[in-house]
Order: sequence, then structure tokens, then C-alpha cells
Amino acid sequence: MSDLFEAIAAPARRAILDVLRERDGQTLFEICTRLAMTKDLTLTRQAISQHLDVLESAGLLSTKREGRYKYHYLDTTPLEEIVDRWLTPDRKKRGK
Amino acid sequence: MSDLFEAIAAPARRAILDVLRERDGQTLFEICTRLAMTKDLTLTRQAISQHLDVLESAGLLSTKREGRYKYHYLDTTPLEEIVDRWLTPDRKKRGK
DNA sequence: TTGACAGGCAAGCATTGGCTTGCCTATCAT
DNA sequence: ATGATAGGCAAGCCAATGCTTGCCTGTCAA
Repeated sequence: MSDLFEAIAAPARRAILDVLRERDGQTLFEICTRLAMTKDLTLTRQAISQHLDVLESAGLLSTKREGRYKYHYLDTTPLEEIVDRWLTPDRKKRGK
Repeated sequence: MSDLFEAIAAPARRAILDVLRERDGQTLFEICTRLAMTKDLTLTRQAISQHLDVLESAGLLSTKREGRYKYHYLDTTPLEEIVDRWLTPDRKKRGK
């Protein structure tokens, strides 16, 4: 859906963001094992791959392919929309 | 679900937050008409009531009953969790 | 070149969530 | 007391979502 809010709605996707925050630029399999180890979240590789697609289309992460590896990089700037929308009292539109 | 992230996942609920931000302490019917007028969102009263329940259990708004009126007050402090979780680079837990 | 490894595509299932419809309770004015 | 207004409860429908299973493509080492 390419929607930011729907992207962070699923607990699994938030866990992925946390995992990428601990260590940026991980591959799909690295994310899988790290979720299982540190977050106690055991999912299929395909499930996590789908979550990564949602996060990418929401602009929360970017990818870089290199050989047979695909690295995932966190980008939290879209989350600033939330701050600007509700947490800034006077609704000041900061110049982009 | 009392989940913050699921609360702001639905566009209708975000519109409600915006509407309460424009004018705090509105009743259910006021919210209904204001959504229809300014947000072009025409929903059943019950639908909006259900959304308000979700928002309240997420801590995003508080209510005060007065006679046959029930006023709704916005509270955006739960959203700060998002800032603390991903937008603070060094993960400093600010003293509550 | 063959096998192991990293990832992608697509169909299918089960559950959830958003919204509606229908009816009921409570408060206030006349 | 009666009607109008503000809100609540609950069942039900439909579409979307999360996850799985099964299979296929591409890259690299021996």
C-alpha cells in the first residue's frame, strides 16, 4: 500500500526496524536469524521478505544489491511526518 | 487491541486526530459533521464511535461525560514513543 | 558443471478489521 | 409524559492482511 502508517502497524515490521537499527545494512537471512535470536520472532524467510517490501515502499528502508547479496539500510526520515503532524504544537511547516 | 500503532494505522482515525487538533473537546456528533465537512469523510456515527474507542484505548484521547454529552480531548504524548524509539539516534532514554 | 546459497514469484488459507444495520438506554425540553 | 437528542451494544458482511507452501531464478565456489 506504500503507506507509512500501515508499515509500522505490524509488530514484525517494527521489530525489523529495531533490528536494522542495531546493525544497519543486513541481508535478508541475517535479518531472519537476528529476529529469531534477539526478538524471539521466528518467521518464514518469505514472510520477512514481504515485510521488507512494505517497509521499502513506505520509504523506511533502501536496498542495495551486490552479487547475490541484497543489503537493507534503515531510513527513519519518513517518521518525521508524525512529529510534524501532531507533536509540533503550532503546526509549523518546516521548509521541507 | 489498545495498540498505539494500530490506532494510527487507519486513515479515518488519523483524520479524527486532525479534527480534534483543530478544535479540542468535541462531541461525537461534532466530530462526525466536521469529518464530513472538512475532511470529506462521511461515515456512520457508529463507525466513528468505534474509532474513538480504539483511539482512547491507545491513550491518544481522553473523554469526559457531562450530562448527555461526551467530550473528547486529544492527547499526543503516546506518539513520543515513536520519536524515542527510532528518531533519537543514540537511543537515550529520557527520564520518563 | 554441479551443488549450495541468497533471494524472488505466486497461489492459497485463515484471521482480522472497518463499516453497516438494527435496536436499546439515557438525558433534557416542552 | 412524550418526543427529540446524544450515545451505546451487538451481530454480521466484506475486503484486506499476515503467513505459509511450493517452485523458480541468479550467483558463487569446488
